[in-house]
Amino acid sequence: MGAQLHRILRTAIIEGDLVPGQAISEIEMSKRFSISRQPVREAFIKLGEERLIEVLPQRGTYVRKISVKGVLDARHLREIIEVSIVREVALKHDASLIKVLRHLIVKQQKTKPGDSRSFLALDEDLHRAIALHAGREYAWRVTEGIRAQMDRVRFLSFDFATPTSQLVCEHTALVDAIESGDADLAAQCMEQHLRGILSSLPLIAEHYPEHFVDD
Amino acid sequence: MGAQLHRILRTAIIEGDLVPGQAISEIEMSKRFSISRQPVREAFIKLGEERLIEVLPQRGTYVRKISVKGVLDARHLREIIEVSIVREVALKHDASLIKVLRHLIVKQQKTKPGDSRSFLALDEDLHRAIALHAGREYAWRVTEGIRAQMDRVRFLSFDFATPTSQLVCEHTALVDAIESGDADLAAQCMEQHLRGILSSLPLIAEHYPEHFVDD
DNA sequence: CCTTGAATACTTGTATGGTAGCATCCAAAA
DNA sequence: TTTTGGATGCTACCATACAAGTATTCAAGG
Repeated sequence: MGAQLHRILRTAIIEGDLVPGQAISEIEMSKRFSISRQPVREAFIKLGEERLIEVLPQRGTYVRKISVKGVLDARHLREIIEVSIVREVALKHDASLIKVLRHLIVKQQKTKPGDSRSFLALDEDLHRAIALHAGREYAWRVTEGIRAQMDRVRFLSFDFATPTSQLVCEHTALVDAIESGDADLAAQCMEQHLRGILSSLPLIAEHYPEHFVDD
Repeated sequence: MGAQLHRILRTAIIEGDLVPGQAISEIEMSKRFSISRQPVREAFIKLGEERLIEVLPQRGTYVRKISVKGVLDARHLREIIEVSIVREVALKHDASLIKVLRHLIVKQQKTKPGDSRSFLALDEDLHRAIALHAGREYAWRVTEGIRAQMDRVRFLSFDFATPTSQLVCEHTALVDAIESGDADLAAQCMEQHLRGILSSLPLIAEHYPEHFVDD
């Protein structure tokens, strides 16, 4: 129950169904899902660890507002990790991985223009496939919280952000670089790709000021 | 209460007072600390997230055995992050940081041979000072779980591990490199330093087989 | 002697009652 | 008009009781 609710609330926050700053009490959630307060409380603890909500003792629990600095820090760290990983992968010359990645890109091309959830899932699939192929499950697990912070912005910014066709191009270039075995080029592709994802962050923060905390 | 107990148990596990594989029930801990099961339970959740314990529903809770592969993965990721950070710091040429770091090294030299806790704390102080000076608080926070995994081995291996005098030398070389502004050299120093820390891991795993899980 | 099965003693998970602390509102006094 | 004090309602937090599931034990039967 608690774990289940944790996943539900987590995606609800990331996808923006629970807006930043919104108050969410244990009682409210326990009523909404017809369970007791205890599982709710335990879900809140996990969400607090992930910095998706903020629990203020005896005062209330709130969906955390997005921090521009925090998101940029997260992106920076993700860049460090995934660039390092893609360097390893480029040197392995594994044809089976290339095949999987190209298949994912095809599926990305097939997604309908409005279906952002599907595209983001396929985007994550591609990055995960690379990481796991490098044997970096541990690193991938660590990036979970990082991706959560970034995804909050991405779900908020589909109308402003880079069109998916552009992202597909970047993925293609990335896979090409991996296939060619050029680690430097692959690293450069990954770097540009990850930086471009949040290119619209300033606009978003300006357009939804109430969703962000200024720091 | 719950947060307090979490810190207590966390250090107890890292320092080896709670041995890997040991069963620790909610009731046992609630009696030992004279509190109810609920705060204990919430502390367990956090420890489970950090992979320091494993909660098996309706079966029991156990201190996680150390995974050699897991520790090496953690070290690898820490290397990626801290090497990147020390590169930034080396390019900043900040005299005040150098002063702080040298002061920490002096304090490290003054620690008594047997006082491993104090030395490890000062070791962490130095690494944290570098990270925070680079403005990488986010990255430092992410490495908390990583350091926990590594520290479990370090606390287990004081008799076998690299002598502290050697570590002090490595720290000195690292700070020298930072002061000289040579990012490549600083990165190399950090890399060697972090790899050396766990040089005795194979011996430890062989000497305490019951503390480790074979993977 | 070996196998099987039920009773028992554990475990974690959930539900609920009560407590302490904070914020708000509103009236009374300066 | 402004300030202050207290009552009220809210919150997260802790304690306790109950439920559900697992592992063990031990005795009965083949």
